[in-house]
Amino acid sequence: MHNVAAVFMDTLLLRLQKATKLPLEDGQALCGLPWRIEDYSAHADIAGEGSKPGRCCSILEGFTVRHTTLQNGKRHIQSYNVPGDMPDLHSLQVSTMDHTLGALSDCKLAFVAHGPLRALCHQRPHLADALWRETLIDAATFRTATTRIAQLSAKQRLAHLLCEAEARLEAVGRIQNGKFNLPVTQELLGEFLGLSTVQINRSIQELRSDELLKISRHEIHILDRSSLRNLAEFDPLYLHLSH
Amino acid sequence: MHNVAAVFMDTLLLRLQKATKLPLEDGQALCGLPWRIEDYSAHADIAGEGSKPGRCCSILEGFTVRHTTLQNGKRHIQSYNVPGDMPDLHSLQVSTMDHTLGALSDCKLAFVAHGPLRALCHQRPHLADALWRETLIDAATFRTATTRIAQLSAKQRLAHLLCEAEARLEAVGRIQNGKFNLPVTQELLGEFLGLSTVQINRSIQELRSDELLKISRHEIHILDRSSLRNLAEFDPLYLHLSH
DNA sequence: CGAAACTTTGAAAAGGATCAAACTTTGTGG
DNA sequence: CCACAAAGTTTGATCCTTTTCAAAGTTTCG
Repeated sequence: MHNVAAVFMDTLLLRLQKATKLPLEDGQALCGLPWRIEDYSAHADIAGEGSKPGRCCSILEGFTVRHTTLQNGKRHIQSYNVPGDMPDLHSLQVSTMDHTLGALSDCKLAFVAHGPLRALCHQRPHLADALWRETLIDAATFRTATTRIAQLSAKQRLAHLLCEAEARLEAVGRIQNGKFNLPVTQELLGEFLGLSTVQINRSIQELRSDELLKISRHEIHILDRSSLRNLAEFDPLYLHLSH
Repeated sequence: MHNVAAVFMDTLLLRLQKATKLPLEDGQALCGLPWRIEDYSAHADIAGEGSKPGRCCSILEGFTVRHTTLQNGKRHIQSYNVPGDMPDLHSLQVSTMDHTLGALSDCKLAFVAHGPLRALCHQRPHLADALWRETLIDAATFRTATTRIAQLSAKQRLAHLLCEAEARLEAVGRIQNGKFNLPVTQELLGEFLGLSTVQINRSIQELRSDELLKISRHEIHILDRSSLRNLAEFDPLYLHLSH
């Protein structure tokens, strides 16, 4: 299982080395940990609310979501993660899950136990810094999500989300000719943005008729990025994609 | 300036040692850093959006807020911090501020330069873990804020915020007989919860007439905590107040 | 091919925003 | 210590965005 390193190079290491200037040896040491690759099917739970996982994962392929369910049965999706992310890295320091981590699409995940990862972080402070930084960028994304939901109109919220997804996927080489895959239904977008499915649908139609983007089942094609970003008041600073 | 330690014991160290089981020596080493105490007046900026601060702070007394301003001039408050918090600890790993940190009330803050703090974290991995954990709890608070805004009614949002404030202030000994001080105007609550001032006012009145709480200018008295928590669907798990 | 999942449409209802004005509290200078 | 201006709260009326409900299309996939 130790030769996972080659797969990582395309995703996690790409990010850590580009954005965080992680020394090569630290990256190699991280890859040298006993990772274990597992496949999860879409909609499967990876770590449930209230559980205390003993390991955390990095996404090799696919998307994950964090969500909670309210008393009225409605689900809120708090965030999503893309290849190269470590969506439950926080469990290294905060033992109990306060939300559920699930697979949005079919996923290929690489798991490592907390013990060896923590030991390596203690041994290599620059690796700890890089991973800490990753969790802080996640945090900045949550903060921005509060502003998105609190202050933007339905159409703007959707546009903002799509601008963010494009920027995050571009950073991990998942954009081809301005198109990218996002395995979401309109219901799911609603659960993420705090909007009804109907309103998502109407917002999509507006963005389409504005000729800002094309959306066909799971494929998104942004036609006019700068207008879309302008509409959404999207500024990628909070993603801290460059150091 | 080095004898700040005694003041810290009541706030930051209380939290780090209780919640994170931080070894005593690590706490002492943290206190031994060259902290510098500064007073900020209400509404003053501590670190502006786009800046690259070279230090970070711990709140000794008072409250801070993080906020951004939208194109229409509306301000969104993304989060607030209470005594014992380190509201810009993230700047240790993410250099550019993607929001503005400001003083909500008059504040007494203790600053330490990034250099010595980072060096100490590298030297004492358990301290790094404890501080990393603090930033992750902040992150959990942001995540929960997205759910609060996306899924709860105006009245519920306000109730949820007040439940959270009570729990956070209780953890740092700022509750007396169920009462606590929160230096907020109704306009500010609106900026935080994504609601108009009018709606905040009406929600307060509902909570008052339900006899769930009393609010008089800056003092909040929760009369029926369990009913309030129930109304708001508030579960303090995400604050991770105990390990 | 057919069932299930998802998208689209229309109409009505609700929650909250906005606008405008009156009222109350707070803090400051005389 | 009072007066007064500024800041903050409260109220009422109207408007608007989004939700809800219901049903008809459309796509996907076994």
